Amino acid sequence: MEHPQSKADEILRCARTLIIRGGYNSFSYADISNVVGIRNASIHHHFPSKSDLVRKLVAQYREEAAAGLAELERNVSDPLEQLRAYVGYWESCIADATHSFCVCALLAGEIPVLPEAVVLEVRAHFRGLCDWLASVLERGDAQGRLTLTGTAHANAELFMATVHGAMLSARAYGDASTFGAITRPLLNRIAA
Amino acid sequence: MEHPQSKADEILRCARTLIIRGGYNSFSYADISNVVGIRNASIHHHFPSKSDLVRKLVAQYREEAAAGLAELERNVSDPLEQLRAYVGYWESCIADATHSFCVCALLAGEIPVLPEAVVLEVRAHFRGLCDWLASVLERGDAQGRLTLTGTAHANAELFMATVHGAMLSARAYGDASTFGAITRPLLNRIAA
DNA sequence: GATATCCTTCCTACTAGTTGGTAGGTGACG
DNA sequence: CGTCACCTACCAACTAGTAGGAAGGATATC
Repeated sequence: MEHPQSKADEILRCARTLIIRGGYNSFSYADISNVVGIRNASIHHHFPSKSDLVRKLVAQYREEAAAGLAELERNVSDPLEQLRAYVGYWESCIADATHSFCVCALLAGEIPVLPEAVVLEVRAHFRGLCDWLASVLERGDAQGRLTLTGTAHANAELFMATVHGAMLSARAYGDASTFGAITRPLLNRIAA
Repeated sequence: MEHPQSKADEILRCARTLIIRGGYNSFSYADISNVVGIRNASIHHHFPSKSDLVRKLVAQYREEAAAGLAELERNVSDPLEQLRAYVGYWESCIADATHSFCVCALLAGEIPVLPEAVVLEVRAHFRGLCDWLASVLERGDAQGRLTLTGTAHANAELFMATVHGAMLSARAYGDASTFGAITRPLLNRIAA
């Protein structure tokens, strides 16, 4: 039970990589068992239903995201640089096929067909990310490092939407550099 | 054969509504035959494979989009008002469950699991839309109606990404007004 | 004008493969 | 001895897709 990487965690990781490719309905238990050395039925031992699996997957993703942002806060103090680091993180992810999209951004598009429990997690991620962005923008504005038009919250929503849209465009064009081409002007625009 | 609304067209319409809910893998031939009065197998007569069906669906969608933009150009002359009309169109769509998302924006997220033929259509839509936006922005800039930082093309990519991201956020929050809350500041920002 | 031929549209009936999920058992380990 | 992790062996429902036939209209032939 004290594996450094438990089987349940392996399943979660694998499912995350699979879900990033094409969403909730694009992968099956069989896909997971083909990658992780485990039988189809054994996955149900750890996650009774697909809904459970994906809910936990998103919950874990949110925890990691929160931890990542907390570390970012620790390592970088300047608000503008924090935003740059956040965007830079995603820029490096886009090039990597296994992490080339935000799990929640992808699932958000499929919300009408998602189990309610998953929807709640996705929504919570959007709120949490927006709140963090708003706090950074607010601080940057107070410090005179950024110039905002409108409320910090409104700017945060716009910032988040643009980042998610940039992921979509990068996928559509099949060109990772698109992400940077969109987000760089976005950052420059709010820089004082 | 000369039905005002042919069966093939009914199938395409139905598939579009279904695909808007959750993408390529979220609907089946059975879902279509439940809505349109036709047997599962008969759908294959009109569209041999699912890939064919969705490719044609996206092609038809693109034609309508092009026609819509052409009409917009005819009815509205001011570039800024054209952008407002474009965004306004989507704002009214978001509230309607059957058309609450851009088909191509949704499919873009699933590109790694999509048939190649569909990917090409989706990519072409992104290019076409971006080109149109760039031409409007260019003209607005030349007329002094808009103030751009950077090239018209870069601004167009940013604009398009934000609109798509706003659709995602509206779905994530389950709140149609989010779309307007994001796109209004976007428009105000480029207005001279 | 009747009839034969063809094409289109849609049907019933079917298939092989996949889907998420269940029942019940085995071995290891505390 | 019980619990946990995992197994084999299932399952019903669903997936896209096929085979072959029936009905109807258009067209060509006599």
